[in-house]
Amino acid sequence: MELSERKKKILRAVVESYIQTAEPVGSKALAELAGLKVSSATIRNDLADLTEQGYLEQPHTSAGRIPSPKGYRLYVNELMEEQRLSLEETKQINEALHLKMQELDKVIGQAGRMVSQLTNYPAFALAEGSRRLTIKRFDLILVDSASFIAVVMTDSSVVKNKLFRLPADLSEPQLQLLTTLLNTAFVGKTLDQLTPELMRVAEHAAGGSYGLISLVVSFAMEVLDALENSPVYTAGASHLLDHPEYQDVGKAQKLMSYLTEDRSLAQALALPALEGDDTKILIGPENVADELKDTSVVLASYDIGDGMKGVIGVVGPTRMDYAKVAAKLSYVADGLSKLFGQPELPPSAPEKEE
Amino acid sequence: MELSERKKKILRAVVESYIQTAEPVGSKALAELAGLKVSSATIRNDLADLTEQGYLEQPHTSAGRIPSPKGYRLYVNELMEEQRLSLEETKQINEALHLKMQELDKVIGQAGRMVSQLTNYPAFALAEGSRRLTIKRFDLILVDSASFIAVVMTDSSVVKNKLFRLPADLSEPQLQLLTTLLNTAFVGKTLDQLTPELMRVAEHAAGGSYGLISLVVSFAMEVLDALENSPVYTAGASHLLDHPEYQDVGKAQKLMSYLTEDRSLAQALALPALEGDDTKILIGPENVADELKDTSVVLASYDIGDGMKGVIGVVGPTRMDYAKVAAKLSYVADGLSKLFGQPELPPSAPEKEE
DNA sequence: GTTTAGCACTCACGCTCCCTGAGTGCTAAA
DNA sequence: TTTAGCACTCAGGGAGCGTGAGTGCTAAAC
Repeated sequence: MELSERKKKILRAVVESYIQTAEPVGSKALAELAGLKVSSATIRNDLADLTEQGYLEQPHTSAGRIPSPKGYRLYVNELMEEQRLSLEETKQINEALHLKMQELDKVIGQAGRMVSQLTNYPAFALAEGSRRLTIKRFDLILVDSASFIAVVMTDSSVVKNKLFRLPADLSEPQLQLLTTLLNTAFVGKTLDQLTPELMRVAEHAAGGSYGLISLVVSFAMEVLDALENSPVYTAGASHLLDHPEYQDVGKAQKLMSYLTEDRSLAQALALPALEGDDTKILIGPENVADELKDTSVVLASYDIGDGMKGVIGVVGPTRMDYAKVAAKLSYVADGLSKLFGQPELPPSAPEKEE
Repeated sequence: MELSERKKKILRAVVESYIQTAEPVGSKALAELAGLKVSSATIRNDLADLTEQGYLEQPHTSAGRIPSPKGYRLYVNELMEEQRLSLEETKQINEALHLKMQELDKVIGQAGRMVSQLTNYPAFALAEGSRRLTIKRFDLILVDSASFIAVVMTDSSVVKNKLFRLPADLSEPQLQLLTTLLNTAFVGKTLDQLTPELMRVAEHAAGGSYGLISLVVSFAMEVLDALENSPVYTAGASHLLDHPEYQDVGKAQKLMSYLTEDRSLAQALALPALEGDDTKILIGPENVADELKDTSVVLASYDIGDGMKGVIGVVGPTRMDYAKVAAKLSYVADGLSKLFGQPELPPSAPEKEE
């Protein structure tokens, strides 16, 4: 059954007032607040209906109403107005987006911290590849006769390196040979194609070179593994305590440790975002994880390029300023997409063309 | 004035009981608890003396005594017995110490997380170089005609790389030239010796190569800067809420945001450790930062090698199990020192000598 | 001089009781 | 269908009170 216009107006007013004050809203307050020209008694009747239909809840008989998850859902779907960010807000975000382009994981972590700061809620960030990665090329750099640097580059254009120190001597030609071998045998293989047998064969071809092949390939595997299973970064957990719903230390404690410790589980919470494209809002019981049953999550995803997607999100009480948070989040996500889209030649030093 | 044996025993009993229970300790409880063969009345007299001398405090007239910072200090200096870790505990730590050798900053962050988990207090970790770093060598790897990888290695043997994409063509000989130039002009220079003039000169020598020199050197400077001013990693802030002294959300909130946000200030808190060698304990007002006035900090430092030192520490209420925490911390620090001391050939793959 | 027993005193904590006021649901009139 | 009126409910806050742990002091015992 479709709600009447007035009831929608009332529901919306309840939600917005409750978001602001965290106090149950009464009929009298609503009569004055919303542009309704009816008396509090009328509103009371409507409130009773809305409560019966499950959109509102009553903490106790003699208190006002608060929105139920169902109420929030309706609000988010139909009643909420897209929040436009103020000039100041966009400026603030734009400034924050001027992050130094560093290694991918650092940037992701920074994005999380930024979002947390912008919204005053705990935030998390993660990246996920939609496909299996492979190594595109290997390079070995001789440092001195007892050490060399291995540089590997994935097909997603991430480059990682590691310094190896050896117990024995090493020469340039040897290294050349190894490089060639690596580049023939191990390029273009996904993580589980890099089998021990493959290594043994290559090792054999290399002759007696102290298992260097395995050493470098193990490193490459670590790199692939780290990229494919990159962790979830969380930031600003302490912001939880800003909000009255977490004055109860026990509650705060539970949620907080879920957010900061349980990294593997935290991943579950972002999966929904990887399907759709734009901003997603998950309200209370809509979350799969039990720990988030009275918590809401707002998610936005962005494009990293090379088949990778990033997700940033914010966690907070169901009484959350969805409009504002969603607006900020999607603005940030857009910004990040653009950032990753542009070529690597950084804006920091293009003016060197004298 | 030196305290009598009995008074010391009493003080110690008060501290240890309070550390366990977080409840003020009364004379009767003490009479039974400590191996003192005197009555509660006698103890009351001693307690009164200890209170007068500032070692103990009384929350209110009809409550027992709790240790003052001065009392904790005496306890830590003279009365505390070195805690020996149980077999299980050392085993647990040893297992945790098997961290994958990754990039330095990752390892440091992990160490912090580990310590927090071991002690159930928030922990932080940082690294600090005692000297100015320089770049030891540059390598450029041509990927294709429009991109190359720059690899820089510092004199502390840290290697970093970055992929550059270019708007224009590039050839192997060009790159060779650039490499030589970089290795002659910019090696061995500290951050502030890498002046714009130096770059301009080198740029000139390189001819028209799109400011590539500056690009790479800027990257090198970023690397040096990041290493010299590496951030403070904090972990497990939510553990604060485990302890009754932070049931007051306001307090917890304050300290927590100090720990997690205010990274620059958090550095101040670790400086003391960089002077001495072994474990350091800072009790309440001994801390410089105002936010830590009723908080204690336990610090341990370890050797990273190449002139770098690491510090790990733990933050908690003054009622902290100093003996245990200090023992764990110094055990971990020792472990880390050893870990960094050993050659890079990792223990993970030495068995490849078929 | 030190230790002990005894005793009066203090005061946080938890309990109940009570009042207040916001907010409700219902009824009857407009 | 809306409104005014009214009785009812109930959380929250304050006052008052009893309890008990713990104290300081005094006077006797060692």
